Amino acid sequence: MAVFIEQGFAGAKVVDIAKRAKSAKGTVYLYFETKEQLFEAVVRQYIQPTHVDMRAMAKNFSGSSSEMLSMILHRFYAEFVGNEQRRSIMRILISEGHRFPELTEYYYKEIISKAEKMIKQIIKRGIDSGEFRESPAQKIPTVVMGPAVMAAIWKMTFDNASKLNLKKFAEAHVDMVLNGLRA
Amino acid sequence: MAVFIEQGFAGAKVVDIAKRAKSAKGTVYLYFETKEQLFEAVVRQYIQPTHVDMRAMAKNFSGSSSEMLSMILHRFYAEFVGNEQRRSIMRILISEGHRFPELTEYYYKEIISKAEKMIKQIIKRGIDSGEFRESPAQKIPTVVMGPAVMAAIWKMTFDNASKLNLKKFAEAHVDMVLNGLRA
Amino acid sequence: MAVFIEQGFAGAKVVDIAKRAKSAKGTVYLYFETKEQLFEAVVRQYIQPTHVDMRAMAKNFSGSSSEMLSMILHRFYAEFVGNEQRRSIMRILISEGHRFPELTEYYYKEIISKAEKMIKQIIKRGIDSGEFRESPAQKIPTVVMGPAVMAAIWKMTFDNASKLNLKKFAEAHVDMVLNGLRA
Amino acid sequence: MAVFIEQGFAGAKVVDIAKRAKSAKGTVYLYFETKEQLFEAVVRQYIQPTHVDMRAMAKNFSGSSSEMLSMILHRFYAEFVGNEQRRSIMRILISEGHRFPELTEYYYKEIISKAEKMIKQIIKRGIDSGEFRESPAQKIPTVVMGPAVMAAIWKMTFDNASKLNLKKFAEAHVDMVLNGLRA
DNA sequence: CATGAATGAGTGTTCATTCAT
DNA sequence: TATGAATGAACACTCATTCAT
Repeated sequence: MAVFIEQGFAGAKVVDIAKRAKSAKGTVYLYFETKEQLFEAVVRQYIQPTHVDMRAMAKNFSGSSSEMLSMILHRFYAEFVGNEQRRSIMRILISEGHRFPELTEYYYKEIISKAEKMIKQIIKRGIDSGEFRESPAQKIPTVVMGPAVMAAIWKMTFDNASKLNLKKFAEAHVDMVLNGLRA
Repeated sequence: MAVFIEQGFAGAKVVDIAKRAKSAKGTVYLYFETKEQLFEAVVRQYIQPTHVDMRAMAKNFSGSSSEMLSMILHRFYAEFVGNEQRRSIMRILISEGHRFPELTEYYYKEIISKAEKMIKQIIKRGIDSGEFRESPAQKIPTVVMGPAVMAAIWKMTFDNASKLNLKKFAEAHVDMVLNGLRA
Repeated sequence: MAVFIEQGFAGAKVVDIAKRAKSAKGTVYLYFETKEQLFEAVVRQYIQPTHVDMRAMAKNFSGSSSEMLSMILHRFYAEFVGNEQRRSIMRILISEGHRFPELTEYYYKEIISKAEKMIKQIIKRGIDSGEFRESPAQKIPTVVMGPAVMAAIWKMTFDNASKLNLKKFAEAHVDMVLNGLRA
Repeated sequence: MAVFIEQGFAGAKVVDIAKRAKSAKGTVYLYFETKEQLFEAVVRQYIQPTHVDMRAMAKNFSGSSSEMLSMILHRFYAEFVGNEQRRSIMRILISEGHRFPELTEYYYKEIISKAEKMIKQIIKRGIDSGEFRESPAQKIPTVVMGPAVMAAIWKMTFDNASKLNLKKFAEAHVDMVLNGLRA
């Protein structure tokens, strides 16, 4: 994965991948028929672990919905946006997604759709408790995540041009979202 | 550009680029020394036209700041997020930015930093008129744009997995942002 | 010619040749059908002027045959071995002769065979006058020139490795040849 | 080597070299990084074996110095001038020496300088025994070799125009040199 | 006559993939 | 099961040659 992240799919050489895995070029082909399949398998493996944490934490929360949403978002920043490896997977999906549609579908199903559901539930919980107003965001929870996703991309792409302070960004994001949803 | 967008930098063949331009391989090398330079030149050219429109429209606006921000955002969706070519440039920068750092710097300077300034000014205008509250978003205007950027990426990456309705998304975005900033 | 000498036939670019001639690439093709023909013509032109001087001087000499041979050889060193351009033509013939057999034939006919005849005549003159002994060199006059030709090649090839002092070399050569032929 | 000799450095195609070696294009690049390096390695390999024979024979000679010089020169004709491969290496060095200066230096050090030393020693031996006179050739032994080198070049370059009889040439050469050095 | 933009055949080099060991 | 030498398709880039201006 490290090699794919650094070099992209086309730029990654099978020999280098093999070396990084402390084995020989030929050995790779015992386990994967082509570089494409290797890529798919490797990326898939790195996608799986992601969602589990986020889901677990969504249960059994007893505070207000604002607190819950705030917490979820901060967690997302800490574990996803702030994690270079996970950001990199996103970049790889953006870059190579065209060639590997099943991969993006998988990522959507395993990660994004679950995050969407979670946000949706929290918003619903907030509306039910009178804490949040009715808003189009209920149906399109992705808007709520938007700035975080943008931050992840920013870190990988424009950070050289203009450093993004993740802590302050997260605070501004949460501030805006909570005020935006508040009843 | 079309070829680079479809195939990425590594995947794009110089012959194909030449054919698309209705000329021969060798002709490309009359104008660009290497594929890298061709790429830079082509991408740079596609970046330039973008910002002008957005900036012009920021002047001479007489309505409320909410209306102004709403309009700006909707414009952004119409002209940027909804425009496949411009989205594609973003994807290319995300994918190949590593290799071409001057390109992302250029993009930041020409496009993003200007958008940031514009948003900042509108928020300030709103605060000055008592329409918007003081909020961390003043200093980090990018959060305001976040969902739109995410939508652009979504369109290129996850639209197959789950179609994003740009109109409704934009509405949800504007709704949340305006409520989030309101005094 | 300069370009062919510096770069060899394959390495010489037609554009560069044209530039050196202060004209444009296309112009070359008004006068020569191919690079090969250009090469032949150019080399041929540089061959012609050479022999005339040497021949003229062979006539009307009134000294001893030793003096005459000595003079001829020193002339050869001065005008041929010591002249970078003429040396270079030799190198080019050695390098590219395979490809251009008519060229080497021409060179042989115009330059070498005449030099051979001249040497032969001097040796005969010396034998007739009792100055030189009968020797196989009469029939193979080229042995007499040998060291000079070698010096020419040395200058172009091994001079970096070990500088050859042309004056002393010529003296040693003449000394050996005159003693070798003396009756 | 065969391909380089036939086509020169620029004209030799890596594919052809590979084919001649009964392997595939790519295989060449397992052992040599570039065509240049391949060339250097190949030529170097062909240079090495040469000098050993000549040197060995220089020891333990009991005849006169004339006989010794005669023998050495005839050997040189038999093993060097008469050997197409060794001649070819010389031609290649003359042709491509410019590009590969280390190669000509190597050739000088391994072959020529050793031949020079040998000739010098024989001349000294002859002078010491009163067989040879003092002459500038002592300091510039290369003049003694000159005709042989010329013959080698002739064979490769002008033999089509005028066949050179190596046996007679060698005899004329030895005859002239021995008489030229004799006391 | 002169030009130089356009062409595309040709070549060095890379790298995914195979396979004998 | 693991290796890495061998392969050759593929591609960036060059340059002799053409031809419209």
